[in-house]
Amino acid sequence: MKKIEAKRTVDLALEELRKAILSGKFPAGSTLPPERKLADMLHINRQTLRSALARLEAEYLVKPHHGRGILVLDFRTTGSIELMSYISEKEPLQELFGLRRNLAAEAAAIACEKATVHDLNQLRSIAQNQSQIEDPHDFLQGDLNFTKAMIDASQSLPLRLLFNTIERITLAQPNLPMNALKDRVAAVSSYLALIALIRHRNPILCRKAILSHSSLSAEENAELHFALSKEQ
Amino acid sequence: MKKIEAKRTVDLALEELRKAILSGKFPAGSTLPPERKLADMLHINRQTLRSALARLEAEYLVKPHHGRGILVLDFRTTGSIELMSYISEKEPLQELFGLRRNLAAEAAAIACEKATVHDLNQLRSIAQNQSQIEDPHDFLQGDLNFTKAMIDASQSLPLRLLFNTIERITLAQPNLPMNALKDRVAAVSSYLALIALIRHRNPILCRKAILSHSSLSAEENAELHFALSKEQ
DNA sequence: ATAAATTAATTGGTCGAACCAATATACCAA
DNA sequence: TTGGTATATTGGTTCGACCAATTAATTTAT
Repeated sequence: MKKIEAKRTVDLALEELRKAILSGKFPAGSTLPPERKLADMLHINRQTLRSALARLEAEYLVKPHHGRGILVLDFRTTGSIELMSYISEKEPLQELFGLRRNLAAEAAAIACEKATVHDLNQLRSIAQNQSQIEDPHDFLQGDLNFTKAMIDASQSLPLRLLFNTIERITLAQPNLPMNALKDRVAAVSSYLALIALIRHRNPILCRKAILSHSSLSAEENAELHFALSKEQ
Repeated sequence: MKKIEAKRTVDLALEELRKAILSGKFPAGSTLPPERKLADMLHINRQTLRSALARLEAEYLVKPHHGRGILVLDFRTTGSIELMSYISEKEPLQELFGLRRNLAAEAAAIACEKATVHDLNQLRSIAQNQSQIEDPHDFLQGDLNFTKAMIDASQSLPLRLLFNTIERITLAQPNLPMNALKDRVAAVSSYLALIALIRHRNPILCRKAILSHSSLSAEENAELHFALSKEQ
């Protein structure tokens, strides 16, 4: 059972304002109502409103101008990727998950150079866990953890930070795609394949295995099975 | 000449706090000094401090707990990709630019399906501009604009938002790598090659041309030159 | 009558103080 | 030792005032 925490009024105001901006109720290029008036409209104090506005500014949704007003920005041209947390349309989400795959491929490729024994054991541990999980949400989290472990093995700060963001976005979705558990056998075997490929330091096949834009050639397939045969 | 704008005290406080956290002066897992004390330390009002704290919270650097204090988070495990704006070490930046290439490749591939005549003209216009620019910084901006135009052609919101962030990070760097202008001829011809490949709707070659993990085969090279020959 | 200067009104930025609410600590009693 | 109670600490919210940048309105000088 997830603990329900009472939200602060600043969070409620933040959500309402963000929703109004993303929906176009406050159109890009216009200015928000003056702070004093907006605070009255939301029935909150001006200082509390200003805390919410500070966060909207951090998300590049608004830009205040002293004496002139608070400009509503066009989130499509200035917004940060974190905004995807508040977007639940099918197509953008699929494109985002495509990005996540790219991220994993990049991480796996770099991990081929840098992965230590400890990193590999971590990956094996997660893969084994995944083979026993029944709850779909736990399986999704395990899948995220596997990618996270590959990124940690790559020791790349940008990859890790971007993954943090994408993980947040994923978990913020109200209707998560839980189809991964159905193909659990395939998923787990692909984990093992990746571990083997990283251990054999083969970044090119790592990328292909994750992206699979083109299926593997007979030669590549043989190489993969050779690597796999070394894993017990 | 870039206009220098006087910063708000909230921005100064924000920068100081962020720097202190990223440098480990406020270690992850510890709590910040109480708001009242911290405000005194920074010689600012508590409300102004709280606006800065609201932004730090949006960046996932701190998490306040009512009655307990403000927890300093481990930015490596929770931070957002936007944090890269404040990191200037060589290796992470190179990895980030690698990500930017991946992003461009993904955009080009999707653009192959969706690009309109207008999109292609936009790309051609930017490519031609680039061939005449002398200032290195303008050339970098033009290069960013070319990628941006490909992303717009892909009509992908996540790609666009992520690009917004990466562009901000790039332009926030104090010592930008300005080596692109030296290979301008090569850069411009690669623009033209991409335009041709998008026009011929060849996503696979688009990816290869941008990523160039493996050089093109003789067959692929012929295909590319055929596509190029159709552009005047 | 027009243009420049001045004044007033609007609006974001900062400040100070007070009080509420959640948590942690110290203390006391059973 | 345990359990509860009072107290202190700390973040959350509110009110009111004033500062500072900008714009609009008014006045003044030419």
